[in-house]
Amino acid sequence: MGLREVKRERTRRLIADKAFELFSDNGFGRTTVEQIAAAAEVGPSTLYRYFPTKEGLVLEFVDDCLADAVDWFHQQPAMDLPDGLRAVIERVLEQLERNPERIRAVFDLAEQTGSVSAHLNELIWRFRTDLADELVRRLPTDDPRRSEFVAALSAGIAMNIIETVVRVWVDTPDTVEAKALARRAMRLLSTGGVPLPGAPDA
Amino acid sequence: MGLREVKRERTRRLIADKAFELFSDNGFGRTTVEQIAAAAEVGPSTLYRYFPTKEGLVLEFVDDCLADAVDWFHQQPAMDLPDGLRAVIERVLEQLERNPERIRAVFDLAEQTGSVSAHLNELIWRFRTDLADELVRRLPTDDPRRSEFVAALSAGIAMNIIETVVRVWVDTPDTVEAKALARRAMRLLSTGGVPLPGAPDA
DNA sequence: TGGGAATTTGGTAGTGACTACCATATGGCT
DNA sequence: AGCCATATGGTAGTCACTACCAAATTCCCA
Repeated sequence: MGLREVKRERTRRLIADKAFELFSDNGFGRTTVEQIAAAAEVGPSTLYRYFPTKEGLVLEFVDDCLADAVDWFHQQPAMDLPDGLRAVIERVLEQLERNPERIRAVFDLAEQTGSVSAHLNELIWRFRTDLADELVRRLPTDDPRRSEFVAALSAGIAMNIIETVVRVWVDTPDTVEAKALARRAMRLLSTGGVPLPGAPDA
Repeated sequence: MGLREVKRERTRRLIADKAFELFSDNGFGRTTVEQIAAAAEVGPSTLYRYFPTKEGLVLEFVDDCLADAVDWFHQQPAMDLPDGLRAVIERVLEQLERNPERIRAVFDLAEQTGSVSAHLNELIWRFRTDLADELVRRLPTDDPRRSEFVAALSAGIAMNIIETVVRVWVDTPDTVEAKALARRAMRLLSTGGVPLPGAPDA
């Protein structure tokens, strides 16, 4: 790896770190990109070459975690769907748990700022569709409509567990661990502890 | 109701309709709020008094549908959770089905434009939390942590069904009806047609 | 090692969403 | 008619973000 890429990574990190610093000091809305650029000692146009939007500064880590999990799942060997879902869920949580303070900071910012929350939800939604695409490959192809439907619902369930667990986890003074919570959620679902909506005639 | 409120509603509708017209003609990104204001024959500052953001113009109807459903559910008599979830799901779909073309237009715009998609996801997420708040009231209070957890997961499942059904529905040349799809989804979930993630030791 | 090619950078100028504010106009009521 | 509350339009400004260009930096190979 050349000097170029090293420098690139360094400035990238520097910008993101300075951004988090300023956001937590002054709030997202009261921090301008010019201030961030100045703090990282780069020009604003350089900042925009690294991050597409102001919100992107905040969400890069989450994005990386989710992208990694999809990638990882993509190259996992075949396994049946329940195990697959569990594996993806745990993979995402492992990735997120690599950096608990950052995750907490991200969710704090999302709670305070509408546009961050919106972008975060957008990210989550993209993960859901990516995961659904991955799941559909592991389902029978005889009835594609049905398989797509099942994949979408399954991806939604996985995402639901992840999101719920993470939100509880970030609100909890860090004694709980995310994977244990996730297992509790899975158990609640599979034993009827969480009631599923009743179909009227089935 | 006085003349004032009538006029208010009329201009509100006028603005939103003109906005949709321009969006579908020229695209969301290539339409400015000034153009919309001009088309509706109001000043830009008036437009912003009616709608908080450009995206709000697009999403008002969805927002109303979801808010109505939460409201409606709030004043429903007690019922057990599976029935409650089914009822909310069907209520939302009924509301959305009142105006299929608009829903289709909204999802088309969301697909093309990131910021619209983000705001839509934000809306959906708010509905999810509102619904969870409502559900927790109907759960036992002896273990509040557990009840909140169950409520969050349940709301997520309901939202998941709604979202999946609507996305299939808007992509389908309108022969299918949404509630039938939703019932299919419920049946798939309650009969194991959709595999739940397997808890490792339960 | 020197020099041209490719890439990265900072700066400028501009667009457009959105806000704060004020003067004017309009409907509601006595 | 005339007063009060509210609705409106306009102005001026901030800030995120884009397109573009000229200068600096890194890379690579003769």
